[in-house]
Amino acid sequence: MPDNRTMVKRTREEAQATRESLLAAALQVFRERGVAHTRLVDVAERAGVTRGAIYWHFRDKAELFQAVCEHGTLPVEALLAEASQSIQRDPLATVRQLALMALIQLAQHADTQAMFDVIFHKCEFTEELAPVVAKNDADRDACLSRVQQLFDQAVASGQLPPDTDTLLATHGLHAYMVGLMHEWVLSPQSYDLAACAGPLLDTYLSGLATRPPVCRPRTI
Amino acid sequence: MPDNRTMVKRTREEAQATRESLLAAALQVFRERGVAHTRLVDVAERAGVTRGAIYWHFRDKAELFQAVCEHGTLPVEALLAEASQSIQRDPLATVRQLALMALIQLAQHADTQAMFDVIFHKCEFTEELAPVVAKNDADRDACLSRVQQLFDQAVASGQLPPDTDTLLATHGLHAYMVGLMHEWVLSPQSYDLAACAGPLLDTYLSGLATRPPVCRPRTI
DNA sequence: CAATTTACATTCACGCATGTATGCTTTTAT
DNA sequence: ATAAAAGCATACATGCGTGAATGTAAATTG
Repeated sequence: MPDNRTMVKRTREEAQATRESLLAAALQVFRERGVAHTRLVDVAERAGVTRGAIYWHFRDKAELFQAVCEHGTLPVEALLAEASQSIQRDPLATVRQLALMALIQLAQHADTQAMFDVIFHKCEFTEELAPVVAKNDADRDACLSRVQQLFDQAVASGQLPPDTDTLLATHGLHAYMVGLMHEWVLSPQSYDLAACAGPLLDTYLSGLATRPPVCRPRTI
Repeated sequence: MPDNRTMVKRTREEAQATRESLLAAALQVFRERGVAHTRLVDVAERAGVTRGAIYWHFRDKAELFQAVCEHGTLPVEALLAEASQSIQRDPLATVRQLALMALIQLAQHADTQAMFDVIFHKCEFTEELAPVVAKNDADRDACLSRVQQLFDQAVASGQLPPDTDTLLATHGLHAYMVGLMHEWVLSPQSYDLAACAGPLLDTYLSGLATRPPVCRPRTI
């Protein structure tokens, strides 16, 4: 068992392990104290090192936070690519599958729950976190435009009514997803997300089919 | 025109005006810099006073934030009481009216937008803001249980299917509302919330009527 | 096997935001 | 009118977190 105080230098793999444990420790401390109130010494101690290790692997707290975000985020692009190639003929089912996988991922992985808890409730999105915000916005816009494409296809194929405002429908679904995650991480015991995600999604999608949003409310 | 530097003491009404301007200034600076990164000197300067005025009216930053929240929040109880007494025979319409008023309020008042922007994106909910969190939770639970009562009435009166899981339906609607506000304040120009709030709500409520959430997915 | 680089630990100085103490002037109460 | 208190401004002390500088020993490299 190596002595961390005297035996300083580690091999490359050990250094990578140090980096990983720093990311995990940062996620925990961020969740407990909030990002802005987190002191780097707490992160270091949680990971069993000193601040020197943090300043070696990351420039400052902002870069550490950015690394935490990029490390733990669910692979949106992969999900999008996979879902869009799988069921080409049923765009609504594709959307459903996409959203369902995200919710299931959240329900089943503690790290994902911690990530979204930090992002939603333990973080201030200000100027110094601009790169993270920019990446989030880019991912969100890509996801939203892809979903809107799917909704357009659903309209074309008759799965959704012809007067559907697909932009509004997309914003609505996105809001629904964000709200479900936002609130569920606050009290995961309030209901079984993994079991209820499907029915919850079906309720909204059924609403899209029977009474789709149109900006000019139609006269019955 | 009184000199603020030499003439220190003000009348009671002037002191109240100072307090109000401090709340307004705090809301602005919170939105710009984030709550945790806000320096009290910035709030004071924005209000045209010094930190002494803040420490006279409030104990510390946490109490100032709490006052900002209680000052600007939409009167939930009043809305609930009003809506529950108005349309006793149409519980679904009552829920719709309740949610619609909240969205319209957000869409039309800049202060409300600032409040929710701070609450959702410029604030870390940690231990020191415990009283605010507690009050938020209490308000939310009260609102949720009231909405669930209305959904129960809707089931009893046949407006919703008999196998509706009203708890899930309530969580779903709440998530929808939270998500709509959470995302719309990020880019209010993305769509006209005041005009689209009704159709967006109707989509979800229609989904509730045609395919309500049930935790054990029913076998068609 | 030397030279260099890696991967941290340790130390230090600095700024900065906070909280408190105190002073000062005008209301307000009596 | 006089005492008391309200409503701030100013000054001060304090701690705390950061970032940079430096130290150091093991691990690579050639």
